[in-house]
Amino acid sequence: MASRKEVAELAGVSEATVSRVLNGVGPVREETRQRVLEAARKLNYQIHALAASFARGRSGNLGVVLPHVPKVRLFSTYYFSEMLDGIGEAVRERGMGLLLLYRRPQEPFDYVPLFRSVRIDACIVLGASSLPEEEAGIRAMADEGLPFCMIDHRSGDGRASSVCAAHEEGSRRAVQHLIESGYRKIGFLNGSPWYSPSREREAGYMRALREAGLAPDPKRMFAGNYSRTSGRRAAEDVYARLRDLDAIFVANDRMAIGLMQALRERGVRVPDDLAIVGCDDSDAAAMVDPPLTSVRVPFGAMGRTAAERLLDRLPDWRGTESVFHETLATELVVRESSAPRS
Amino acid sequence: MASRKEVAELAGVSEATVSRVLNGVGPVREETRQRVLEAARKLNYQIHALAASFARGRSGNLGVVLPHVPKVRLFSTYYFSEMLDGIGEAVRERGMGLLLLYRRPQEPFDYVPLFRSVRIDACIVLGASSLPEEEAGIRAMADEGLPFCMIDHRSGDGRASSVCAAHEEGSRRAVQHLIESGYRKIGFLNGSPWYSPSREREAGYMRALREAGLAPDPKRMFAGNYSRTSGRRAAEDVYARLRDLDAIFVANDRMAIGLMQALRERGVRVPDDLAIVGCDDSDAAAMVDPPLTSVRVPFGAMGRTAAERLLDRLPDWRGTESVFHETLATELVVRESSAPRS
DNA sequence: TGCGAAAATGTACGCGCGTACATTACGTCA
DNA sequence: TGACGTAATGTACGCGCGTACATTTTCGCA
Repeated sequence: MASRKEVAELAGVSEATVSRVLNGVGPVREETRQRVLEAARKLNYQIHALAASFARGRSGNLGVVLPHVPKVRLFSTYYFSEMLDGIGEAVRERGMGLLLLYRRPQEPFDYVPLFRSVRIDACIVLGASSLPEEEAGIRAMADEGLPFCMIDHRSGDGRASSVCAAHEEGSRRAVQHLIESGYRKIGFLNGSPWYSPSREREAGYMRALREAGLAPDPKRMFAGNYSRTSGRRAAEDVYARLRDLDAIFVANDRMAIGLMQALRERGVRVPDDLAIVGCDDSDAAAMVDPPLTSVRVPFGAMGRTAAERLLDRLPDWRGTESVFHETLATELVVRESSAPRS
Repeated sequence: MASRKEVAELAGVSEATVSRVLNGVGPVREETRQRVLEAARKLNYQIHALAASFARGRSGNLGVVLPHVPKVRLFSTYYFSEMLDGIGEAVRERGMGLLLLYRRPQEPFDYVPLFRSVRIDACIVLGASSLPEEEAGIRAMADEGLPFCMIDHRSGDGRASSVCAAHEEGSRRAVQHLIESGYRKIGFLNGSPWYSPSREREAGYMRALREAGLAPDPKRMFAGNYSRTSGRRAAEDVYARLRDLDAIFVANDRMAIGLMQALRERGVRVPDDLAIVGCDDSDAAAMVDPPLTSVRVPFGAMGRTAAERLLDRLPDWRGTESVFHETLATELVVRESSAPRS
């Protein structure tokens, strides 16, 4: 491997000049620039990224922390893949690296050492909940004023930056859509309230009912944990209450699909006996029968936005002062599972 | 941030001893060890990972390169998520980092500079094809004897390590299962032949027919590109040939599901009019109606295996000599889409 | 032609660590 | 008690780069 010194010698300049040319800093005569580039090319010189990072004192990596759930699938792979895609684009455009870090959900996670050890320059947290164990790690980052951002989660700690989706509005639209389609006895199957989107969806559901002059009814509220299995389990309760229901809004597609399957096994027809609307518009929504009406969430754009905001502010990050919050719009995708009531 | 020097002073030892304790190398008196650890704890000392990597001349990162496909979804998110999970586990156990790198499919990709610039110590390539543009990058790595491994792809270049799945055997089993279930006119919808699993699945399909004394028939062979859309498109051809078919084996679940949907729209019943078996056993297979019989591929284990082999051999990697190949078993998961012929 | 400012380049050092090698402390056995 | 081998620790340096600062060159203008 050619060294910077060799390049300097071949080009007849000092190492500093080579460095300047390669980093595009400082004034350099065009002719010199060409000579250096030519020499570097000839020697097949590759900058030692590690040494460069070390000298700069920054790793050049954005850390992305996501929950690792071996068996139970509370999150769809779709969810994270889309966000990672968006983050990946933004990261690459800025010539940085994307360090993937897994954490165990519902357990404390030490984010701060990742910064102190200069493994990452900034951090994006995916799939976070409001559980105390998880919030603790977030708070620790906030205490240090470190550059990080949570996606799709509004932390109790206002010092945590976030990029979220308009779940409340999306849910309101979804339920409004059901009402406009002739449904009146609309239930709600929510996921764990430890996740902020759950609470927002419930608020949207409530608001839509209120706006339509419909009374919320505790008998129409069901609880799951975002897994398909929990949707199947909820089917039992839903089935028992079927005469109090003509539609149900479900907090994600996985549960909606599990619910739909289990209900079908009991002879319930969708949407004739019960209309269903899900959330996420994951690719599975279009695969099931009937295709599932769902609230689309721009996961990719959310990832991209979070990474962009974070990395663009990084050079002059001023701790808590630099905190940002952004909310991206959701969109209702209407399919057959919520066809107008006949 | 506390420095190594401060720790050394507080513990009353030299920096070298601190280093030895923290890295667990060389002989250190137990009492000294405790004093150093105590001092480090007291000062909240964090090793500067970047500096350590620099001094060692190794980044401590495993690069994982995967195709970035903005719109078209040739790969299911399931595919990569599972593999990343497995890789992530192995990487964490070894105290290394996982650097995620996106590449554009069907375009040349420069792997070698990632090594030369010491951004990564080893590399795993996901979703690779045999297209010349893609093979070129792989060959370049092999030429240098670099430590890398491809997952689920058998490269033309034997110097490329690989961890694959027994697709041929899995496919053979799938088709054999169809035959045992009473089907005789069995078609095959394959994905792009540029992917080695496609070729293996075709071989397995052929072998099962041959073993059962059935003649392959070009009229029963169909082509897609692994996307759900291509499955839908293939439905047209399949529908036209329906009287020559009573079952069809499809090279992945996405196409199988697209095909199933489009056929259903034309009034074809599964499995009564046409049985279907897919590949991958992605989570969607269990979500569709009827649930899809599919060949399970141990993506997670494949990721883990690749990372383990690679990282464990890394300390004394001897170029092409160290190349390895592994094939993990597949398993047929029978569901209703291939119920015995009535 | 001379001069001053800006442009261009060179010199020199530190970033924080791992580790080869030198040195010292310790324990054993004759 | 002295010599010797090994355990334990200290000293010193280099890894390859970015960059502050010193130095030289260039060029416009009087």
